[in-house]
Amino acid sequence: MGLDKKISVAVIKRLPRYYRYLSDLLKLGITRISSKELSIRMGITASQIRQDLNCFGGFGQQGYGYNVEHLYNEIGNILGVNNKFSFIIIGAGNMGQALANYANFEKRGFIFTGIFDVNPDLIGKKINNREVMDMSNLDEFVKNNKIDIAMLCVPYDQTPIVADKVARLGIKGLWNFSPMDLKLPYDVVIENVHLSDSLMVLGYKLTQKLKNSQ
Amino acid sequence: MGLDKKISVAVIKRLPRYYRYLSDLLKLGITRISSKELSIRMGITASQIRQDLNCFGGFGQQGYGYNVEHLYNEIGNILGVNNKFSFIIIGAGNMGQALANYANFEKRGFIFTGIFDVNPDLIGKKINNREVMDMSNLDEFVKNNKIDIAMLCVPYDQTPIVADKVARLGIKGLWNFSPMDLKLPYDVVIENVHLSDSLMVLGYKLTQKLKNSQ
DNA sequence: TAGATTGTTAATCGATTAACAATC
DNA sequence: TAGATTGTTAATCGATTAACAATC
Repeated sequence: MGLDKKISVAVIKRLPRYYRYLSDLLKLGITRISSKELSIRMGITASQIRQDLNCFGGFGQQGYGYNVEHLYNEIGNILGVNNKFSFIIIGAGNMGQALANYANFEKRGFIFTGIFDVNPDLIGKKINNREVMDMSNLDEFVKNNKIDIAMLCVPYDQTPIVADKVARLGIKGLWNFSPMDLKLPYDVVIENVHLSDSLMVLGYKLTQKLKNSQ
Repeated sequence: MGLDKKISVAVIKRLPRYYRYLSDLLKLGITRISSKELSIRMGITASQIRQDLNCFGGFGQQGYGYNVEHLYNEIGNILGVNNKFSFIIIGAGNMGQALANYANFEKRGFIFTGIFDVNPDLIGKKINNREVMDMSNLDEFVKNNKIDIAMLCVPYDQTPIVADKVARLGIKGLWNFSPMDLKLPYDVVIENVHLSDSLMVLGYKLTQKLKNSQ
């Protein structure tokens, strides 16, 4: 219980990427791969791959490499794709609708369970086979259904209010799309998607590029 | 011309976050701030803030700290918010529409210039004051307008094809929303938003949380 | 068996933090 | 001036890479 050696967030963040590459290899019908070969495909060092994987266990075999399907399944287990985490979306605007329709999440074990809004024009609208519910029904819905994750796609000023509400209802995972760092006094896991931050990094790199080509 | 000492990507990625916090301070009417005070608000060390800022210049004053407005403007300049980069969106599905309507980008100096799709049901539809254009008009449009950035919101299998097309047209910045690492043989800046990677990291953390609370 | 490739320890590199002289 | 706080150098920490014995 919590005594495992601490695994750095840098390693964790690479896991989904390994998972994607292994999925591609599977689709290509490739059954085994060495850290060397994978390192070339991914553009990282073989050493890093072996170090990363050995944080979780010895999945390979000397002289052979890694069995693609086995490694794929193991990383899936580490990431919890079999946990079937259920999620609701708060805010049924374009972003909320986009997430509701994103089939990839289902494939990775995240189950779309409900979507909420305050806008009467949206309430009742069917999105990916589910009707948008009124926010006033959120409490009851969460009490009657096991909900693991809430995706927050509400306007900026509503975000802290909704985040607080959702955390009080006992939801343990928050996926935040507002350009704001959520801090909650609850035992909640928060993952931020700061789109404008990412775009500004692109802007910075473009600016550098322009400078250097002059 | 490219002779500046290399600034690490870790520093760059923190700049938009500084920019956000300084914007908040401005709105609160706070005119000066010390690295100490800012470090408390942001949950990082004062030392890191001073190191980061000094990659770009001495923006502070001993005994006083930093002038909020000045620092805000300086970081804005570094990030290139005054470059007024124009962008087009390829793919007018929910994600494309969400990005087209995201006012935050405009505020940060990114100008919404056009949106394209192949779906006849979407072509002609007005999104944030612009009609969705037919993909077959992309070449002409890009030739007649200075376009800096293309945001790719197309289906998985279309992504590499569209990315290649866009790069050939001379667009220098790509913002990719597909769960795929783009590699292009052109001199193009690519920034990825891998939503399912981010969600899987949340899934991992939730899984750990469940384990540790048992 | 010989060759290949892992798992793992040691070395290196880079990023973060601490310390403090400079100075507003 | 005295106190505060920067800019910057030095120390520490952690992450990446290299090396190689173990072994399939």
